[in-house]
This record gives sequence, C-alpha cells and structure tokens, in this order.
Amino acid sequence: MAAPQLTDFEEVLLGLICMGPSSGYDLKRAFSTTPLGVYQPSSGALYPALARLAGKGLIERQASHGAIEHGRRRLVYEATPSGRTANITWLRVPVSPVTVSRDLGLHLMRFVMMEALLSRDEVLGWLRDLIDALSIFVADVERYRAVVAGPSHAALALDHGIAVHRASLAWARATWEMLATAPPGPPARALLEAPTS
Amino acid sequence: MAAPQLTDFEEVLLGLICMGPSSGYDLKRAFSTTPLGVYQPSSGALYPALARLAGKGLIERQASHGAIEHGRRRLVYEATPSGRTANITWLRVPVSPVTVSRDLGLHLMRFVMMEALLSRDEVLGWLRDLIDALSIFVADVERYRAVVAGPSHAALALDHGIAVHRASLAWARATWEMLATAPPGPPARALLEAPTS
DNA sequence: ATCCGCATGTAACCCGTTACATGATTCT
DNA sequence: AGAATCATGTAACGGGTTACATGCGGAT
Repeated sequence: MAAPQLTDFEEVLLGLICMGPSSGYDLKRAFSTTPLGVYQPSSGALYPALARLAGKGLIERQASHGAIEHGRRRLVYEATPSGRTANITWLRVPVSPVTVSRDLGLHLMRFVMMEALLSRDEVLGWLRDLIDALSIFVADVERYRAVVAGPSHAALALDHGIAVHRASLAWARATWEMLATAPPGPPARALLEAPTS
Repeated sequence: MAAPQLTDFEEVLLGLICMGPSSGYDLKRAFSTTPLGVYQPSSGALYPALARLAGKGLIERQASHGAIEHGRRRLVYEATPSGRTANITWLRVPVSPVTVSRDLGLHLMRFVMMEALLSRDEVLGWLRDLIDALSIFVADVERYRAVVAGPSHAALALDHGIAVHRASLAWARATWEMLATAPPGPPARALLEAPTS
C-alpha cells in the first residue's frame, strides 16, 4: 500500500471532497466562486481527475439518495477511509524551503484544510516550518540583491520579491502568535458548503 | 503575418535571447543562477522550445564563429528582426486585472525585460496598469473577506492574500514614483550576460 | 416543440517531466 | 583508457486546454 503519489490538483480535489461530499460541479463552483481558486479547472481536467481518484479507491460515488431536480443527475463523491488517510498525509508534508516561493498558494490551501483535521500543535509546527522556509528564502534573495547594482529593473524586481515574501513572513508570524495564544472556539468551515437539504 | 502566439515559456526564452545571443546551456544557467528563475527548465522543455522558436523564424543559429573549447559545440541563437518585434509586442501587452495575481512572476519578468526596450513613458504606463489591476484585486479580496466569519483558517488565508498583494501594490507605487521623478542614468543590464570574449 | 441551463463526459492536441542517449574535451 | 564535465538532443508518458458531445429538466 505505497502512497499513490497524486498531482497537486488531485490532492486539492481530494481535500475538498474530504471537507464534504461533492459532485464535480460543486467542485467547479468552489473554484470559481472563491478568490482562492483563481484557477478555474476545465471539465477535461476535472472529471478525469475524479475518475483517477475513484480508480485508486480514494473516493467513491455516494449512493444516489436524492431525487433528480432541475437538470442532469449529479454524481456525488465522498472520501473513503484510505482517501482521508492520504489527505491527512498530504497535509502533514513539511514545508520545504526550496518550493515555498513556487507553491505559496498551494501551501495556503493546505493551511485552510488543516483546520478541521490537524491538532493545534501540528498547525503551529507547520507554521513554524513555513516561517523558517520564508526566512531562508528572503535572506537568500537579500544576499543576491546586495550584489546587484543600483536601481536597475532587475534590482527592483528583486526588491519586489523581498517585499512580497516579507509580507508573507509577517503574516505567518502573526498567525502563529494568534493561534498559539488564543485557542479558537468551534472550528468554522467556510470555503465549501456541503449540499445539505 | 499573424502573431504566432507563443507560450509563456517561449516568450521568456525569446526575451532572454533578445537580451543577448545565447545557447541553450546559457539559458539554463540563467534560470538556475538567478533567484527570479526558481523554475529550472528541463532539457526536454528547453531544446524543443528553441526549435519551435527557430521554426517560426523568431530566432536563428548564429554562424559558429567561435572555436570549440572545453566540451561539445555550443549552438548559439540570436533573435531575428521578427523575433524582436514579437518580443516588443509581448512586453507591451497590458496588465489584465484577471491574471495579475496568477502571473505576478511573469509580470515581473516582463518588467525586467522592458528596461532596455521600452521608453520610460511606456514603462510608467504599464506600471500604472499594474497598480490599477492590483488595486482592484485587493479590493475584491477585501470585500470577500468582510463576509467571512472571524479567525477561521479560510479567513486567515484571505488575510494572507490581502497582505501579499498590498505589498506588491506598495512596491508598484514606490517604483512608479521613483521612475517618474528620477530618470536613471545609463541602463544597466544584470540578469543575463552575453558570452563576450 | 424548442431552447436554455445544469451536469457529466470525451477526443485531439500540445507541452512539460523524466530518463536516457550522444558527442567532444579535459583531467587522472 | 576511463571518468568527469559541458552541451545538445530524443522517446515515453502524463496531464491540461480547447472544443465538442450528451442527457435531462424546466421555461417560453
């Protein structure tokens, strides 16, 4: 039972389905209506991905317990136990300093999904990793910036990268502080509403 | 002579070659040694892309005027007139509010390449577009943030997006100000050094 | 009866990744 | 000679985009 190694997109879909049973259309709307998903997956990406996840036994079709109302039959997927395990494993993957700048959006996605599934301590540890990775990245760029002459566009672009990742770093520190000092009340789930009634 | 519509990667390669004649290996090193290029293209992406650009007549092999020293023969490409035209056209493409958050890195790449090829007024106009697009994006996310409840991870992730793009916006404003008030001296070229001598 | 909107798919095409192959030159 | 480095490629494979196809219900 080796880890099935999924693509980022498949991991995100799986995480979304773990949050609540969803049809392909639900997922599409989840992407299109939230600002997090600036990315709008096409049918040609979405449905084959769902089929792959189902083929690996990570999700499965819910028994169609609802009447068909207003359109074609919706095929609702839910996560299997092994799917939930895979999702937790993905959420626990440590932040790598190498990929932190490339996959920031993906990291944030994971952060959102952690809320309901990981302990506060695990989230804090993950944020610590993120803080460390961002610190290293910022320091690297600053070191590189120092050897680049004056106000060339290349130097200004480096300044942009420094400013943006410093903002990211400040957010991570403030968030760590907030979560460490004030344990939240009941966890809220906001990004995907399961189609209940 | 319709615009040949290139991929982002091809546009970047073309821009790099417009900065100075380069071999495939030069380009690979340009990506791997600068922090801008966190992305390291594989041979299987790079050489076919160069072949496509050459097939479209945008670049061509330089007459091999150098001796073979220390390794296999280097194949140096240089931009053709139509290649330079295509590059300028790409640099002039306005910033779109829709894609600004997705392609920020690419926008910065364009900004770097503009330095040697566009007038100061054009750069300032482009920065103004960028400022407007970022303002709209930040306002959108803030509006969305307002309707999301308290300190959930989803809300915190939105705060991250707001913070990061505000930093980007602040950079764009400061850069506009700097370029508008203090016309630079001789333009420096830092990111890619042509193999002279 | 027809069109529109919801919802799920499918096929052609393109491109990037991975891994491998090859050529030439210098170092040991 | 053999290994290491520089440099250019190629083949298999996977997955995303675009565009098209299909099925079903309600509105005109």
